[in-house]
Amino acid sequence: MNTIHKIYTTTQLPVAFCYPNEFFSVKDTLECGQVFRYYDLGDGYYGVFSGSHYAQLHEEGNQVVVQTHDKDYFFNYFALDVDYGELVKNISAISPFMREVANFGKGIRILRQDSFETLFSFIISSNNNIKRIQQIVERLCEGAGQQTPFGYAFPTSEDFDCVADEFFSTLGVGYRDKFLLYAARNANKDALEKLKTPTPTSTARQQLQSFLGVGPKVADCVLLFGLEHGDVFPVDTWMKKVYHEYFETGLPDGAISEHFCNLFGENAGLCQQYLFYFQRN
DNA sequence: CCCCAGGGCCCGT
DNA sequence: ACGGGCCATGGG
Repeated sequence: MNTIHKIYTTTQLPVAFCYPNEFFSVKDTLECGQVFRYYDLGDGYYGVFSGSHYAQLHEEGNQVVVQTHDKDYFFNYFALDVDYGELVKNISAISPFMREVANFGKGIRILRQDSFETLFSFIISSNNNIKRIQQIVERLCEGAGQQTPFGYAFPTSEDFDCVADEFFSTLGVGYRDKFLLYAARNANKDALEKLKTPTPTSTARQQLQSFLGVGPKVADCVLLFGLEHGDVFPVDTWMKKVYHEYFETGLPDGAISEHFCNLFGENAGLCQQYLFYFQRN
């Protein structure tokens, strides 16, 4: 455990709740590429989630133990009101292959993350790898976010108002600096929140793609992880491999997402996460 | 030197 | 509308 970990885990937080781990793997849920600000402690994890919400998680026996002062927030954040057993059953009925894939990744839960943070995080994610995305997001928080007892919060719109344009060129994000600058100057959380249901997914996607650096894939990730639109299928390089290895091979890349959306319907996003996890492992 | 990473932009057809 | 070149950066 390094120094940073010691600092942020010294305080014993109250156990907010426990939850069966059959359909809630802490490791798989945090490491499947939907969230970037978590830290592996060896026998658990901690993180500053969705702005400035701090929690520590570990598994004991067949239970996930969540320690935080933000009990209600994290019950919703981990979508613990959703019956993933039922979702896995439904997805398993699609095909023998999807049964295998869903069972392999059944510990994954799709998080209800902050829309503002998700937008910036996935602008950074394009043509990038998860390790470097994490490092860049961390630098963004250290440089513009508020300091809290448990680490730096993700910057708010007001925090971005206080940094110079040139700040975004100091993050090591390469050509994405101008995308982040545009989002910092034009995005606001209230407008993003209005893109949740009942706004149709297609309308919300169109709005998101008006941001620089936000194309179909990044928009789908924001819709799925930050705006609770489950009927999307983000297509990245991994999903192209999945399509050509395990499904048909006739469609151009641009048509793969719609193909899988038609196949998987309202649970397309979860199917995509299961396939992503399956392909990467 | 190469290729790849949770892609998107911009330009030609 | 579509396809290909290009784009910063770091790791393998």
